[in-house]
Amino acid sequence: MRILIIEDEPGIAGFLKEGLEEEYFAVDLAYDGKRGLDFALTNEYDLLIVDWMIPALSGIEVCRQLRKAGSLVPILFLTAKDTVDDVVFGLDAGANDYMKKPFEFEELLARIRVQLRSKNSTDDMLRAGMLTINPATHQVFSGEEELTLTPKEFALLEYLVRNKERVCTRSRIIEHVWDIHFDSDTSVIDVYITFLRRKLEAAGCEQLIHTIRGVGYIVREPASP
Amino acid sequence: MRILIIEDEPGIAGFLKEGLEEEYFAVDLAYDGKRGLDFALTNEYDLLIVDWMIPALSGIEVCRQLRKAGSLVPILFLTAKDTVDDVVFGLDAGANDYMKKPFEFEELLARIRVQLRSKNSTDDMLRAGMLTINPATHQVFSGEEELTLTPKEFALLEYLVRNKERVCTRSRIIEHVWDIHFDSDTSVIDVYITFLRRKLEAAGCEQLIHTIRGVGYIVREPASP
DNA sequence: AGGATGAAGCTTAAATTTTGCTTAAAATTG
DNA sequence: CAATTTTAAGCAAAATTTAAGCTTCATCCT
Repeated sequence: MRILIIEDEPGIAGFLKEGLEEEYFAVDLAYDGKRGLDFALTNEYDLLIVDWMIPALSGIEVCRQLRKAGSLVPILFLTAKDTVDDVVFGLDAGANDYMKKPFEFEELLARIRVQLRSKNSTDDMLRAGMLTINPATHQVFSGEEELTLTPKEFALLEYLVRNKERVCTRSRIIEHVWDIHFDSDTSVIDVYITFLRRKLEAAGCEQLIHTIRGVGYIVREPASP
Repeated sequence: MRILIIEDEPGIAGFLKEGLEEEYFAVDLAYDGKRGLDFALTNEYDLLIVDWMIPALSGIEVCRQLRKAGSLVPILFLTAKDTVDDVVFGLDAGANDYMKKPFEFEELLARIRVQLRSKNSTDDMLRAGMLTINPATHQVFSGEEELTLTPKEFALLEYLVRNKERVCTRSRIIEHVWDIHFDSDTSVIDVYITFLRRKLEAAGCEQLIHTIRGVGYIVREPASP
């Protein structure tokens, strides 16, 4: 899980980075709003931690611009401000949560877990049609039958099912599953889609992964809503 | 948007229900955890507001059981407790946010909006008439029905809707959608306008794209009833 | 006024290009 | 060495573009 921290106070920034890396997050640091926005726009993060009062571009403005650019990344605000108006303002600007300094690291961790839960829910299974995925144990079931997938196959299927009913573009897939951050004309995705479809079909799980030509793929629940 | 409040103190419950209904939410009330869980399991809510200390079944337990049953509904906790451990405990049990009593109604509203944002994320959607375009996922809906557009069709529609109520000249369209920067006497635009109109009409979305003879096209909101 | 005329736009079908699927073989990993 | 991952190439299908005939609209002329 990749986290970007945008914070100018070296003390807090360092403390956060160290603490989060101990929890096995991959942490990037930006010391002002402008650079932070650049980072956020050019990389795919799973969470942003943003201070309100930072040089070059305020936290609020970073948040607004990201939302305007269509980013849905969870944003957690840190701030010394504490009037209700400030909180409301920050949340309405596109933030997902809000913590007042000074804060307890344990509570920050809990709130980070909430934001990442939909992505990384180890408690819950992922489901789509007759498919059940247990991210904690790396097991996949089609009904009662267990599928044996290679690590890449599993990662791709997990990513698609986490984003079920939403289109996953080829570039997003390449970034999240293969961790490639530049364009390249590879056809690995196609090949792995073929692998997955073949194994799913063999287990009786058909028509789960649909192609969106020119864009990417989408996992759809077979039953209509 | 439907909200379920699980809260036993009649004062707070009434105050919340009244305030939220003023904001046009449909609010249900349950006075204990057991009945609250029943309500939540048998109806579809967009958000739950749950007090920690309620009779019959604690808020935490309601939350746990809902998550166990596979529900993903956002849950916002209310509580008088305020130690960090309690907060961490509540969030880890499956809550999405956490507010300490007493709280400001404005802040509660802001936090509710955050939880509902992903559902009705009007933020990043383009709209025109009954049409909704999500540029992030490359999806287009006419009401509830999803249209399947090719990449060029999508790009053209997106451009027109972004500029709705404004005339888009042929040369601008060719520049923006086809990236052609010199004049050429092609009739691709006409062809794609035909494609779009046909698909829109098939989805019940008529008279959206109008021709401005000798100039180009315009998307106009149909007069509302 | 009303038909003739030409330009602009619409529609359709066919030609061309792009994209995705599949397979097999090569490279990498452990 | 065996399993996994990646590359590459041929084929098929879909998307895009071109081209041609048809329709509509505005204007001009009788």
